[in-house]
Amino acid sequence: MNTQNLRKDVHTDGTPVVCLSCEARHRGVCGALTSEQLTTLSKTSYKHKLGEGHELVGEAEKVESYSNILSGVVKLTKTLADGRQQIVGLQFAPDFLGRPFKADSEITAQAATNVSLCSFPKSVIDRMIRESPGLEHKLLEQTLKELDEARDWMVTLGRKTAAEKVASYILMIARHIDPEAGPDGASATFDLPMTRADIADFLGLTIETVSRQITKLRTDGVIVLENNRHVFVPSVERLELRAGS
Amino acid sequence: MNTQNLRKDVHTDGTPVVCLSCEARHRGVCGALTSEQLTTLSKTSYKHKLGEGHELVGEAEKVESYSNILSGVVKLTKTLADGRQQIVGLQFAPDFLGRPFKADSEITAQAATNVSLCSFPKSVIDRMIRESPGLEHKLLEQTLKELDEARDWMVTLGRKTAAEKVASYILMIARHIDPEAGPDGASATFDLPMTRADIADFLGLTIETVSRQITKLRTDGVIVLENNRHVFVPSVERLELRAGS
DNA sequence: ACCCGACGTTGACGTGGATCAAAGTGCGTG
DNA sequence: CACGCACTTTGATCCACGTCAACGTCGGGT
Repeated sequence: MNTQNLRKDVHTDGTPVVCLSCEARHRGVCGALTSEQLTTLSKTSYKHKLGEGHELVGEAEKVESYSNILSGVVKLTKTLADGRQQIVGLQFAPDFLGRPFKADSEITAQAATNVSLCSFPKSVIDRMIRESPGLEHKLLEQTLKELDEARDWMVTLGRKTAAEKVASYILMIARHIDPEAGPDGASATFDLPMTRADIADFLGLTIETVSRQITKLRTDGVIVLENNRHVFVPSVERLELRAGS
Repeated sequence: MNTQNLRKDVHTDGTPVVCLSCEARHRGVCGALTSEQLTTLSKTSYKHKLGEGHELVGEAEKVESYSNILSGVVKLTKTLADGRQQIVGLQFAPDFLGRPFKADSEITAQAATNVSLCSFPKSVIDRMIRESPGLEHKLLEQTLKELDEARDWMVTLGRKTAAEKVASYILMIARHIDPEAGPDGASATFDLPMTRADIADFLGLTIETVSRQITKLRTDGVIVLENNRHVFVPSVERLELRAGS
């Protein structure tokens, strides 16, 4: 992580701002900590913001910190030698970011939108994991959730058509960002957190194909667009049909 | 899990055979247990064998046991409503099999080859996980490893050509089954543990395309085949070039 | 207001892999 | 051995998606 890119939020006396808000998030790791550990953490953690496109974890670079995502979306990408790219994961608040027990990763993490993070040094968290079984349990749960999501996407990548892929993507975003739009027949409104290029990299398609499929969903009345980003889904159920179950 | 399909190995007096061999495997969960816990486990665990194609965990069925894989290969598949299938994971001995903290799964586990397992009831392991942090740590490590593998395959599924996919698959099998064939320039010999249909489901291709690409690798001298299953790779390095890094 | 560059859309065309069809190949069984 | 069956290979054709190219749209800076 290139800390020079980061703007640290500190109090006027220079002490870092502790990310107490994490405590309230059921999937953030802080919730599993004792108040004593939280105090320890507060001395080393800091909150910061990143603009869209900023890189969090360079490829093959040493990961020197872990973070909770407070807001925004982070994309995890892998790149082949010749430049072909695939997004292998999306992390939303309040996900935990960082790979325990492994100093480096072949994965690049980038801010897909503006992102605010609460970061801690790797060493502190690694020690707390060893001391606190609850924390490890939380990590296991998030990792299992990420594994489930990855496997769902493997089906999408391997076996769905371009039309189904794009519908699946919009559906997934709808469920993440507008989760209370309700099931079956209800509508949903939200902003796509990614560019067409990112969506293409996520779905294993080209920009043009993504654009054409979005156009098709629009002309078929499955979605209504304003700015290329803002989406209104009149009937989530109808979108689900397009996603190929 | 349909226990009626399973042949339990029991001693002549009827007590089940405990899978003590797990203890020696670094990735099997038993290694993380105390001898006391192992004794407890021995009262409920049993070893059994499954023929190729047997289903271990039915889709949306309750998972009632966990298992260590003692030998063979297990495939995890997901199926869309219209029958399209995607293999989302392969587990080799001594991997752990079973999804903690979740009673059901949308994943089907099937024996890809003949498989022998050491199974325990879900309740026993779930309790031991709560008591023993070391066990949870082992689970976290395996889950992280599976996540890494899943993400590697997402790149393959989304961004590689059919030729690269097949080469990547053969390379992965070579590394799993003949790991001591050595790096760079060395040769490898092994049996493909799956049918062409399985390989196609794993790579998001059709049987015909898999067959054609294997033929191409053969005529190009990258691999040498005897029985459709037995593969000799004269130069692993040359195969790596075909896998598209 | 103007330009500019990034992003998105649309069209024409080519191709990689799917589909449909048929012919091997190996193996267990009567 | 002949048969049947499952698996694999090979060939011919088709089409979904990639590629290449042009144009449209939006937002920010001067």
